[in-house]
Amino acid sequence: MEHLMEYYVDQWKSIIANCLNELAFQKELKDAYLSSQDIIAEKPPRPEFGDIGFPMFSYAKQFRMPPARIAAEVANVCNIKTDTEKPIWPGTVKTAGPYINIYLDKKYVANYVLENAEKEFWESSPLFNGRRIMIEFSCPNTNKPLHLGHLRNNVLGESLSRIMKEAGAEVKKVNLINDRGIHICKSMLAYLAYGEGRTPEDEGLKSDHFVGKYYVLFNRLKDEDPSAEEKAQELLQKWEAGDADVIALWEKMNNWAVEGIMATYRRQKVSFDEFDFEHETYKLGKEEVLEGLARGIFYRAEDGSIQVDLEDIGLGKKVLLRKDGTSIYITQDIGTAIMRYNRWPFHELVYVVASEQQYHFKVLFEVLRRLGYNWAENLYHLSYGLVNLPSGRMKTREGTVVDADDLIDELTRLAANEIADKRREEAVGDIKDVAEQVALGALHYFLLQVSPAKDMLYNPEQSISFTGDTGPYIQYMGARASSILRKYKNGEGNANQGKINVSLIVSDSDWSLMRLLIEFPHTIEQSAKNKDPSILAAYTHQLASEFSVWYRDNPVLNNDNPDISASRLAFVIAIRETLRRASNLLCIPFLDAM
RNA sequence: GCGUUCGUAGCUCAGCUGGAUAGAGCGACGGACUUCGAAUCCGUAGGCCGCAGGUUCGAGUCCUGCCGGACGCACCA
Repeated sequence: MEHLMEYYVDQWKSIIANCLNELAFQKELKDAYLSSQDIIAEKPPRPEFGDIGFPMFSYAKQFRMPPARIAAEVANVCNIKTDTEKPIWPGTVKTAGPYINIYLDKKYVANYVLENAEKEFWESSPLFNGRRIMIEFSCPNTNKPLHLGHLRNNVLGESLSRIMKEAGAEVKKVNLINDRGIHICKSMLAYLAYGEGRTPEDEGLKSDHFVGKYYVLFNRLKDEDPSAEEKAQELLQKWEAGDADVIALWEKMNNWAVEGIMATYRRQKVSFDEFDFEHETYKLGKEEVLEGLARGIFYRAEDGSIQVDLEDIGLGKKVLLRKDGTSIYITQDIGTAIMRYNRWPFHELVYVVASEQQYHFKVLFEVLRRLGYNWAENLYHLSYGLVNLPSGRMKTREGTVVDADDLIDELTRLAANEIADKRREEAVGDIKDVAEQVALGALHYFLLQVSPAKDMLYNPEQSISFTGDTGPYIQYMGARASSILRKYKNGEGNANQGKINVSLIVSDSDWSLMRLLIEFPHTIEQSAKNKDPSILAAYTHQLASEFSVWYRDNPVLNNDNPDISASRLAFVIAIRETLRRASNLLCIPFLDAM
C-alpha cells in the first residue's frame, strides 16, 4: 500500500500529465509530450489554494501560451476527464492564475485516516525496503565520561536509526569503543600516581567519572613531573607489548569507564546492535595497506612510511602506515570498514561523526575506493556541528565541558520542580521518573531540532521550558490527548452512544490537522532520505501545536451531540497515535500524564 | 594560504531540494481560565534573507567573486 499523500500526489501528477498531453494533441503540438515525472507538484502556501499545486510556468514555451491560459485549459480537460475516469482518490480541480490546484475530498481522506489510524496507514514506508543500513555512532573514548557533544551524537544516531527503520530499512547500529591509546594511558598514569588503589565505590563516584577524574589529574601530574608525557608513551608501548601489570590496570580502568558509559546509554535510552573494541581492531587494515602498496596504489615515502597520493583530487598526501609498520587511526578505519562489510554486507554505512573529521572521511572513502571496494560509494559521513553553550565553547582545559550525566540530572531537577509547582504530583505518580522522561524529551528535541550540519547553541533553560518550540511542549500535547482518552475510558462524556460520521470532522480546523496526519509518512521519508531528523522534529512540533488549537475549539467529550463526540474521539486517537510514533522516532518519551 | 561549512526578525532556529504575500519559538507589548489539564491559547510590533554580480518566466534556495564566523589541512584519535 502506497502512502496516502504520495499516492495522491503521484496520481494527480499523472492526471495532469495526461491532461497536458491531451491539450498538446488538441493543439497539434507534437513535441510537447510529458510524463508524470516531468510534472512539478507543490504544496500550496495557503489553505485557500487547496492541497496540491501545479505551477504551469515551465510549459509556456513548448505550448506557446501564457501559463495562466495553460492552467485554464488543462483544468478544463481535467474536469472532463475526471468525470469519465474517476480517480481512486477523489479531488476537485481549480485554477488560480498560472496554477492548477487540487482540493482533496475531505470526507474521503477523513474516512481513510479514521479507519486506519492504528493500522496500515502507519505501516513502515516502502522507501528503504530491503535496504541494509549500518549506522555507526557514539564511539566514545574510555578515559572520561560522555559530555554534551556525545549526547548530540548519540541522539542523532539513535533517531536516524529509528527513522530509517520506520522507512523500511534493516538497520544495524554499531559502536566502536576507543579503549586503547595514549589518552587512556594518561588516566592510568595519574591513577598510579594519586589513586592509591582506590575504587569508584571508595570515592562514591560513578565509575566513568572516577576514571575521568584521573584523566583531569594528569594535568597536575604534568606540572609535577615534566616527564609525564613520556611516561604515558612508555605505558602505551608496554601495553602494546602485552605487559601483564599494565594490561591488568588497563582492564580495570577500562571496565570502569565502559560500565559507566553503558549506564549513560541506558539512561539516554540509546542502544547498539554491535560493539567493536579498538583493542581488537586497531591492527586491522595493515594487510590492506601493504597489499595496496604491492599493487602500486600506495607508495613508500623516503622516510619509510606508506602513503597515498591524493593530490589529483585536492586531498594532498596522507600517511597510511607508520615507518615502523604500526597502524594509525586511518589504517584501522580501513580495516574496520572491510571487516564490517564482510560480516554484514550493507547497502550503506553511515558514520555519525563530528564535522571536524570531514577530511578524514574523505580520505578514508577515497582510499577504499582505490583499493577496489565498490561499496565504498555507499559510505556516508553524517557530519554534525559542535554544540556550544550560551556561556561559550566547551573546553576540557577550562573545565567548561558539560558532563552528560550532570546535565540530565540538572534537567530532571528542573522538571521535578515544575511538576511540584503545578501541583501535579498526584496525577503523575512517580515524579522522579516522569521528571527524567521530561528531561530527556527536552534534551533530545532541542538537539534534534537543528539541522545536523550546523553548529548549535544549547540552552538548557530554554530546552526544558514547557511552552514554545520544545520537547516538553510536545510531550504535554501528547499527555492532553491521552487525558481525553483516559476520561472517555472512565465513562465520561457520551461518545460511546454516538456513531462516527466523517462529515462531522471536515471543518477548516479539522482539515488542517487531517492534512498534517496524512503527511506523516512523507515526512519520515524526507527525514530518512536527507538523514535529517530535524525535518521530523519540525513536523512534530507543528502537529502538537495544531492539536493544541484544535482541542481548545473542538470539545470532544464535553459535547451534547454524541456523534460529534464519537467522531472527534476517533480523530484524537489518530492524532495521539501519530504524535506517539513521531515522538518515539525523535527519542522523546511519550507520556500519558505529566 | 588551501579546503570544507555556515551567514534568514533583538535571540535560537525553520523554509518541503527553483515557484503564489519568507515562517516558528523565545523575548517585548496587549488580551483569554465557573467549560476535556492556562505546563495552554489568541492578537500586535519586529526582515535590503551578509554584500555584489550571474543563470532563469521566477532565486532565501543554483553559479562566481568578496566580507564575516566555525572547523580542518599530524607517522593524534
